[in-house]
Amino acid sequence: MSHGIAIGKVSEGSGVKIPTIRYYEQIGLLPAPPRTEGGRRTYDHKDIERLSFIRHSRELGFDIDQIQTLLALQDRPDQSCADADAIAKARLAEVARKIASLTALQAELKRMVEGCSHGRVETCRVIEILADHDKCKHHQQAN
Amino acid sequence: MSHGIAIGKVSEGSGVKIPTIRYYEQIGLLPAPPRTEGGRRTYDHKDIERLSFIRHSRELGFDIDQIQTLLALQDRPDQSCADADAIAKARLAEVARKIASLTALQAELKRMVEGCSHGRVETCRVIEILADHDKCKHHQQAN
DNA sequence: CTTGCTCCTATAGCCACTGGAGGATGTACG
DNA sequence: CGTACATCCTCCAGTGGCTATAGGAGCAAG
Repeated sequence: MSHGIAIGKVSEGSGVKIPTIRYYEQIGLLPAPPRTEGGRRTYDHKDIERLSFIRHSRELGFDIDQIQTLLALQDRPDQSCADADAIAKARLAEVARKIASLTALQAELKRMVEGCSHGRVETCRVIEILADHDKCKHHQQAN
Repeated sequence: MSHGIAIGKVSEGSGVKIPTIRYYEQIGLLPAPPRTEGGRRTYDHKDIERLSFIRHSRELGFDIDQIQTLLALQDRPDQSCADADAIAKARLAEVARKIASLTALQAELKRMVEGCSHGRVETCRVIEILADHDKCKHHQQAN
């Protein structure tokens, strides 16, 4: 008879950790659910779906603001999906940039590691390259 | 006559922002420099080199702890560079993992965007895929 | 009724900075 | 010598997206 899923089950079902669920409620990403008399949160299946959506979006690297927009779009199925498309495209471009940046990084790290003579620091290419930026091509970000 | 480079010049010379230099001093990554009578920090060329080293290391994605170790190694040129090598190799592996993860992400985002019918949200593949994780392969991280 | 699990709030910490307020110092010029 | 202005100082708060801890309360099974 009891409808109302406890936060632990919701966490299991969605793959989002309990403190994270509460955090999402706090920042307004997830609506505050009704409570039991004792003050415990009671969710339903829609909430699990919403959290799964959020988790998957986070895994794809969308930030909270973008997820807010995506969730809002999901709730209005008769609207144009141009916004969702734009957000996904922006993220795709971002990912492509990051891959390019990391690939350049990888090349530099490889040169460092392969050039290491495994001797003393004095002749170590790792330290050398770190010390002198001119010994490598310029690049932007890491991560 | 005045030796002692002001923080602004050091910032220019190293490419590290002024507040970041002070932050590095605070966390012990950069030694606290002598001060003028008025209390201003006075640096020398070694400091600029050290900060360039730090900046370059950060660009390569090493964290502060790793940079501490790398800096310590740089100061002792007669030691084995095995530690530096290990740190660089670890970072290289990390970067490779991240590239793989991002490439998987890219594929999923591409499928999303390319599948988008540019119609209404109802039939939007972007939203659909986000909502239903089973419609895509499993993966781990983002960024 | 008691054990033990789940849940609650509130607060602080993580990383590596970044920015602002509000004031002191150093310098170039008239 | 006075003043305008650039540069610097400290302290503190904020960023994003959580994660962890302390100290307690609720709830179901045995």
